[in-house]
Parts: sequence; C-alpha cells; structure tokens
Amino acid sequence: MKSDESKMDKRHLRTVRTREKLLVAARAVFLENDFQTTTISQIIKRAGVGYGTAYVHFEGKDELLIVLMEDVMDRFHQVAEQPFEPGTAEEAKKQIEQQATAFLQLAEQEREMLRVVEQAIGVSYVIRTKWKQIRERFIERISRDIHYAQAAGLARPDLNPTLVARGWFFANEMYLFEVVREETTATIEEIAETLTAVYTTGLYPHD
Amino acid sequence: MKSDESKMDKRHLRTVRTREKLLVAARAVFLENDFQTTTISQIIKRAGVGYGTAYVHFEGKDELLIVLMEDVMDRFHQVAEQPFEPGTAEEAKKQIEQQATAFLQLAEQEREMLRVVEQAIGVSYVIRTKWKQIRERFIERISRDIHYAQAAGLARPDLNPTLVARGWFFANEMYLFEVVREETTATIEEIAETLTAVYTTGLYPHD
DNA sequence: GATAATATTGACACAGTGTCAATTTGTTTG
DNA sequence: CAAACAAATTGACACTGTGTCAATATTATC
Repeated sequence: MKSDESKMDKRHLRTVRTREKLLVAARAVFLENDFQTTTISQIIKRAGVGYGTAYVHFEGKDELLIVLMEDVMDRFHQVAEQPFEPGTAEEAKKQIEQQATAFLQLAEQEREMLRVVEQAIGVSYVIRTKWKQIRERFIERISRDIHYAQAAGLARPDLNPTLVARGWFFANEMYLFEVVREETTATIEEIAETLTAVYTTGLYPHD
Repeated sequence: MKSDESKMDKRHLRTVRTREKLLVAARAVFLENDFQTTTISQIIKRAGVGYGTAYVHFEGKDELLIVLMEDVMDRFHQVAEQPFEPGTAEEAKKQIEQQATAFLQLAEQEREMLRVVEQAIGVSYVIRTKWKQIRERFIERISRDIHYAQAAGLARPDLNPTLVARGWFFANEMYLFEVVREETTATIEEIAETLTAVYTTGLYPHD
C-alpha cells in the first residue's frame, strides 16, 4: 500500500508523508462520523497539517474518499472477475449462488467503509460516477456469463442478457447496502440462496 | 390540492397564500435545477417573500420537497395497492408484468419530480426515510401477494416471501431510476417483460 | 381605537469552503 | 557553504449559504 520511500529525496518524501497523514486522518474521521457531517477542517486538524495543505493534495472531501475506496473496490472487482464456465444448469446455479454470497460477504467485511461510501454516493457526483463504474463492470461481466450460458444451451435464449444482468445485479446491490446498514434479518446465505433460486428457476414452477 | 379558502379569515388566508407561494416557487426552482444546488434563498426570492418567512412555514429545503412529493407518492401507492388474486400461474405472471409496467410508466410520467427526489434521497435523511416508507409499503404488499400465490399452490412454497419481495422490488426500483435518468436503451415494456420473465420462471429452464 | 395575537421580515451570527500571497523547507550551483 | 532557486506548506481572507430572532407589520378582538 505505502509507496517505497527509500529512494525518494527528502522533499518528495515529505509530500508523501503529508499525503499519508491526510489519508489516515480522513479514514478515521469518515469512519467515526458520516460522509456528510465530516468536514475537511476536521480532517486537517486530525492530520496536524495546515489548512491549505489538504487542498494541495486533494481536490476536496470527495477525492479523499475515492482514494480510500480503492482497496475495497479492488476486492469487488476480484469477485466480479471470478470465472464462470458451468457445464450444467445445476453447476451454473451453484456458481451464481457462490458469487452472490461472496458479494454480500464482502459487504459485511467492508461494512464500515461501505457505509461511508453509500452516503457519499448520494451526495457526491464524483463518487456516484465511481460507483457506477464498478456496477457497470459487474453488469458487463454478468451479461457475458448469461450470454455464455445461453450459447451453451443452459439458459433461456429469448431474454436480453444485459437487461437480465442489470435486474439481477440491482437486487444484489440493494441487499448489499442492506447488509452494510445491518438492516437485514436474514443471513447472507439465506439471502443469496433465495435470490439465486428466484433468478435461476423463478418463483412460479413451470408446467 | 389547494385548500378551501372561502371560509378562512383574512389572517389564515394570508398564511395559506404565503405557503402556496413558497411551494410554487420551490417546485419551479427544484425542477429548473438540482436538489443540491437549489438554495432556500433562490426559492424565497422567487416566491417574493422575506427571508425568514420560509423558515416559519417549512423546516428547510427537505420539508419543502416532501410536501411537493406527496402527489407523486399517492400515485405510487395506488399502483402498489392494485388487487392481486390470480387463479392460475399464467394469470399471476400477467398481473405481475402489468404492475411492473405501471410502476415504470409512473417513473416516466413523473420523471422530473422523481429526478429531484432521487437526488434528495441521497442528500437528505428525512427524504430518504420518506422513500423507505413507500418502498416498505410496496414490499409488504408484494410479500402478501407472494404469500397468497404460495397458499393457492401457484408459487414455490419453499421461499421466504419477504426476501423474495425485496429482491423483486429492488430490481424494479433501480430500473425506475434508470428510466427517470433516461439512461435506459430498452423500452419500459421490454424491461417489465424481461424482469417478470426471470422473476416468475427463472433464467434456467427446469428439467 | 386600543390592545392582543399572529405573521412577516431582514440583519446577524455562524459554519464550512476554496484560494492565494507569504513563509518555510529543501535542493542546487558557483 | 552561501546565495539563489524550487517546491511544499500555511493560515488569513473572501465567499456562499444557513437558521435565528428581535423588530415590524398586519389582522382580530373587545
């Protein structure tokens, strides 16, 4: 995470240190409060640097959070990039449920940061955009998976993969934030299982 | 919408007029801009009243929007309250698709106001709470419908109705806002059809 | 028409933001 | 090594918007 400081000259090193101080302070303040109520002034104070300094390193609160988000986002991308090459419908279901579970588990693990991120999505345009990128990456990936399953004769071929993928991801995303807010009564496994069941085989049995 | 002014004494009437002036101005300013960039000062100026007046009638920007939301919300509740008593699975699917379509059509019709509402949900706690109420009403209703269908032997009995309802509503809600933002490529009918198809019969055909 | 009740008003104190000229710290060069 | 230069840091300042409240204006009551 930290860049290699050994080769830097003293000047550059000071810059990096200041940046780091700001990020550490920002993380702490964000987690202790909301995104909205957190002020740059608080972060600056905590970091022990002069007021203007924060604006030299970051454009504002938003950019500070975006940098802090990056780790979490990497983990999401990892989940999105999991391979999907089922041989049978059963296998597909299993893999889909696994991915849904992994997704929600990530929400649980990164709850604190995601709590802040969720608030920030509402308030900040830049962060909303950032989140959309993550979402689109997931959706695109899911679309490809659906396409694959259709081509393999496993999934219904008459549905638009992108439309289906969006709907499926949306349900997952909303539950993700419910988990983050600790508003769910059910366990993650139960949620993933239920969502997957409906998604793959539907609520109404076939004739 | 307007209350009956005929019986009011002059004083009360003045109050109502002022309130109305503020609401009209607020609607105009909100629709011309965002929720975030709209300032109370703008609304006050537009309404042609003194600065403090707005704070006498409303707690702030949020409450102003909440009052403006009410009409739209009524229409949503109407959609939520549509009867659901299918005799067959086919009938159920049809009714579900109809409701999904109605829901998205409402998004299209009330696009402008909902655009503002969506932004406000992000920023304002009060409005987020208000929206959650609407959502819960929908989800509760859908849960009951699922329960009904399960009891009637139409729907899979092994799934938790509330969990399923949430997932289903979430997908619809996200598409609602996509429609509001005019970010969809597909038509409303196609979206409703696809969502319903996956919801009712699943992406993977049964054995 | 005097008094009481209520509604309106805008000046004010406050909180937070972002900028920029001045200052401090570090690097290079003759 | 001491100018001279370059880069990083700083906090005072101007600005935007909010919410409050004592003063003022309007309407009701006796």
